[in-house]
Amino acid sequence: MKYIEILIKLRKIIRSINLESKKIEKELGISIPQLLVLQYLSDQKDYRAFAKDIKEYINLNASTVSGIISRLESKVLVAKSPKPNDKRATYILLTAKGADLLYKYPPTLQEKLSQRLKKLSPNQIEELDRNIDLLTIIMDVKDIDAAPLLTIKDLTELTVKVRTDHPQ
Amino acid sequence: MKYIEILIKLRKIIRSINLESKKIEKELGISIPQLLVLQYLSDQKDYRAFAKDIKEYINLNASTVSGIISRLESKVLVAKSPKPNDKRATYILLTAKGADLLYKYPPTLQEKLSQRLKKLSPNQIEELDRNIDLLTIIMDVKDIDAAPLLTIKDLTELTVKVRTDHPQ
DNA sequence: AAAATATAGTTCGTGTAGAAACTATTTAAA
DNA sequence: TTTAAATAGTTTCTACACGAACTATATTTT
Repeated sequence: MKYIEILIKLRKIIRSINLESKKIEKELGISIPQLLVLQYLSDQKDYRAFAKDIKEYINLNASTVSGIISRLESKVLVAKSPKPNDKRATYILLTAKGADLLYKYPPTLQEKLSQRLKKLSPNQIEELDRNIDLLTIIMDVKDIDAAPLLTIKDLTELTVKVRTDHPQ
Repeated sequence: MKYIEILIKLRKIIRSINLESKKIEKELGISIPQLLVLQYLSDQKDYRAFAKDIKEYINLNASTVSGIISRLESKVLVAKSPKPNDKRATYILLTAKGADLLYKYPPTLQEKLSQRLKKLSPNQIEELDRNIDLLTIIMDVKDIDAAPLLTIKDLTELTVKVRTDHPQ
């Protein structure tokens, strides 16, 4: 298995997700990243959070999140309100319209993958999950760079850790 | 395992790849998608191909490929030449400068993942590859849409197929 | 041969996505 | 307390990525 092969396969997967995103965007008017933000907000206390938290949750650059939020804001799905004692920070809060959208549509979206996953055996799901995590570890360039040379032992331990973290 | 979880994990992986891409872009002046195109051309007879072939290989939209090629063209890493008997088609060909770049740098890039993969056992690699393919199948919205309801049997057969296609 | 369709590419508009540079504010250090 | 450093966000620039609409050829149908 070559680097290029893995790369292309992963790109294909993400391409599929993006295509799905575009499709949803046409149907609902919002993209998956935007939906992820709404979903995150709906799980938070008072349905609000700081851009910083969102950034950390979806693991994106501050500027990217900034763009996503302003697009959501222009659709009135989220709103901004300043934090009382810190003029730097701004709450991003879910609007009723945003909650509406979330309430009406996501089941369709959510259940799509779930249905496909249900067709797999528990063993297959466990294996899939474990390997996604393994990929995360292998591909996580930043972490690898932080500890330049992972030994076989390290990687195996990580694998075992992941494995035991997600028992079937 | 929830939809959102898988989505976010996959997004993280791709984010890592993109970060790697940006890093390479700064170092070499070209991105991973651009590099994939060069690499593909270097594998072709006479080091040339049509945009259409490239499109199919990297699995991207025609307009995306068009953009990548014009960026490569402006860096004189590829050039265009019309196909004799079909004025619609244009050969994209690797330039000497493009071959140079490919010859000098990619080992560094290629070996990065290879080294990490070498740390895995053959069994782990086989399992990883199989699960990436499984993900491709699960995520490939288009194919799923074409045959709306895959049965458990279908999916299992696909899994088995993938499994036997890549024996350890 | 003329009309319809298919193929190859490009252009345009929009949405991610990141780095770098920046503003503004807050906190820590001197 | 003044300076330095950290934090929160935004803006600008570039690249990727898509669909839709478009141009220009080729091929197929009628």
